[in-house]
Amino acid sequence: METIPKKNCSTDHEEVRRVNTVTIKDVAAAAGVSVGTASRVLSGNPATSAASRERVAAAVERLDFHPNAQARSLRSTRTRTIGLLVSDVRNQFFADLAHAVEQAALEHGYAILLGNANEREDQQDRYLNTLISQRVDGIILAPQGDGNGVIRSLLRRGIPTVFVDRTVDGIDLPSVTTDSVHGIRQAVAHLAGQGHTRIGYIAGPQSISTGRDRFTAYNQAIADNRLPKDPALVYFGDFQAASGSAGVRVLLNLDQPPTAILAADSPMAAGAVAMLHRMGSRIGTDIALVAFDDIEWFALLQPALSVISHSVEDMGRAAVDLLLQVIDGGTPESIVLPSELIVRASSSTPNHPGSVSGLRKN
Amino acid sequence: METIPKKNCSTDHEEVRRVNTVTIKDVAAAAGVSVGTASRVLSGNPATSAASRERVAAAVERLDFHPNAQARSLRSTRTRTIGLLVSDVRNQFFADLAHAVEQAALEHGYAILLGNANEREDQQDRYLNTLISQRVDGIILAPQGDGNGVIRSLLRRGIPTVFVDRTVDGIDLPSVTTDSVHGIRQAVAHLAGQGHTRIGYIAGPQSISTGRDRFTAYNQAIADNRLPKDPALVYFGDFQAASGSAGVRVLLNLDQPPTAILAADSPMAAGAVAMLHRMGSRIGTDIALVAFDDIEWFALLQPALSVISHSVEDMGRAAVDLLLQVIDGGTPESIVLPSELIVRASSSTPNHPGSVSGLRKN
DNA sequence: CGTTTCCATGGAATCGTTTCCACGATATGA
DNA sequence: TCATATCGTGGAAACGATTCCATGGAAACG
Repeated sequence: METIPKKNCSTDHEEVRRVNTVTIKDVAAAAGVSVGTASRVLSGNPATSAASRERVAAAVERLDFHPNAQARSLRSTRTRTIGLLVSDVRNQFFADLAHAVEQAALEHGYAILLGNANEREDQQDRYLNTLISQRVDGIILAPQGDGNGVIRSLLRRGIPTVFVDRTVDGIDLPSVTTDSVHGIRQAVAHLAGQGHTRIGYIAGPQSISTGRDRFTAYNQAIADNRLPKDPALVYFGDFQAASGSAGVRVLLNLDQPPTAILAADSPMAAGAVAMLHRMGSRIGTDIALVAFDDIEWFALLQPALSVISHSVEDMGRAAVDLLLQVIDGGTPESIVLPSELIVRASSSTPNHPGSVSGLRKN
Repeated sequence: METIPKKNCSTDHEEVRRVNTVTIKDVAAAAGVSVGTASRVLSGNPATSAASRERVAAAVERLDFHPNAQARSLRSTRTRTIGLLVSDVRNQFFADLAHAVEQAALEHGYAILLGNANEREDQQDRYLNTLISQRVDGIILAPQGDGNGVIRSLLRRGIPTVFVDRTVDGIDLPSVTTDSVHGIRQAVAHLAGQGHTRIGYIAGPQSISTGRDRFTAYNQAIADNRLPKDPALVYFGDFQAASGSAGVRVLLNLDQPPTAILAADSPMAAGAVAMLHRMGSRIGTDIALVAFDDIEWFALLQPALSVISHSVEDMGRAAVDLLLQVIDGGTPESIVLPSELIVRASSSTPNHPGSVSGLRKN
């Protein structure tokens, strides 16, 4: 009974479901070595002879052996897997980020478990629990919420985690973020230079660090440029497209509507564009528009959109670098990447001809 | 020695790295039951008393226990994980697809391992090997190549796999695809109705099923509309943006350039738009443009782009449905989703005023 | 030639679950 | 009242790798 392993019990008989469960034991047998030796060869342990290396390699090839990652990491407590949790891959920014992270991780032999929080904390927490159960080696997180949910569990368990794009107040973890201040200051100065005095702002949610940071930067820049501060010029959106549209509608219906609008992320900017079209307001002529986040589509619009650009590629790579350092027991410094205004046609027509110190379109 | 488990050996002593490795054994002890009982409670096995259910639940809560997915699936041979392999998440279509798949999978308790093949077969094969090692319960694959790589291994091993968006000739797996024929026929008929006789086509790679299908549909539609067949009007791209730009450049430099262009996917259409702008050709006036794939950005362009639309949401959900059926041992039929032309301004200006049977812009 | 060192090796314990099996208690039937 | 079915339970054997430990043989040294 026990001498014949159950693998052989279904020869060609009925169907071949779940056949081919080749284990390291089979490889060892085929190579004529012990499982210990086979394991050492497979994991590149130098304590192996050329002979057994060769024979094991041949057996692996012949049997099409793929080591069981579960068993491997159960014993070794490493999964070679990292979790990436973003708010929505449909947001081009996060898609680009996911791609960058995934490629960087791949280079280091890590696979990515991807999750979408859909800008909701409960979904984030649900995913984090999954990642904990999966025993990922580390987590790259664009966080939601105030850090009172499962994020605390991560800390308590000492699971290597880094924040990307966003941070959470009161949670001290390495992060890769963008310095919004410089880009937004440039944008406001640029618009002011074009003669705009009423610059509307479609803000992100104040529960998210980037939403707060960019709003603060906007207020600061308004003050620095000695522009009148008018709370009515600010619309609070949720970083999603529909709220960009809503923001435009509200702002344009003001008694004194803005002559320029700055949107705090790309989906809201897209929503804004859609609504401006629908309302018949010509971008770059009737109203100037600048978006935070640089995604390729903005350059294709007519007129092309001015943007505050930051390198999502760098952000992804840096996040992986940081995480790997944490996994190796380090405590790396957080990284702040720069942002930079790119002026295009959507904002380069002066508002009041005559009051201008001109910046040119590119 | 053996009576005190090693967890307790580092009390508050030095540092708390990798503390809190709570196992089901700890839960069982805390609840005063055996590990068997604890396991049954956790997995919802009905053979448990209300009393132990209660006590175990309390212990789980108190110890913040997260079952080790590795150990669990090592024993049970189920990982509750499915692999999704697309060619590039930065492509909005695949980002939308990934989101749909991920949400549908989540509803069924599955997590997603995401991979980017970057339109390259070697990266696809590399990822497939990872997925095999991870023992994912199933794979949703937008395949590359001719099916002679690792895809064969999937079949041999009987790993539940479905194709999405694309298929591979000679590999008989359930799939969810789009019927390109209808949409493309509509598009060509529409353009012909506008008076266009020279309709350029920026094709996808013929190594990919969607590239072939759509090209065939284009040829068929050209013939059906009794338009002159001119091989020079076809440019073969690679489904990426740069090749869309290249295609436009080539087509517009013909002795007899086309008056309308159909692009076989959205990145190439984006590239085409960029190049048309650069060459000063006004879309919707100088040249008509229609894109396969409906992504929200196309509606924001001025003029808005006519598209051949298909529901990526449906595609994602259907793929998950199919895969779950395969995992349950079924052999579901493949699904073909419809495509539909949406006419917008980019194609609704008649080419030769006077020859028209008018379709109106919406 | 004997002793030590070194190195590759085989065997066994282990990781944290699930699942099988046997058992004792209780409820049910005759 | 005794036999039988039912049910929850504890204990132990898997699952497939890694890793520790002891060992045997070859090489190196005296």
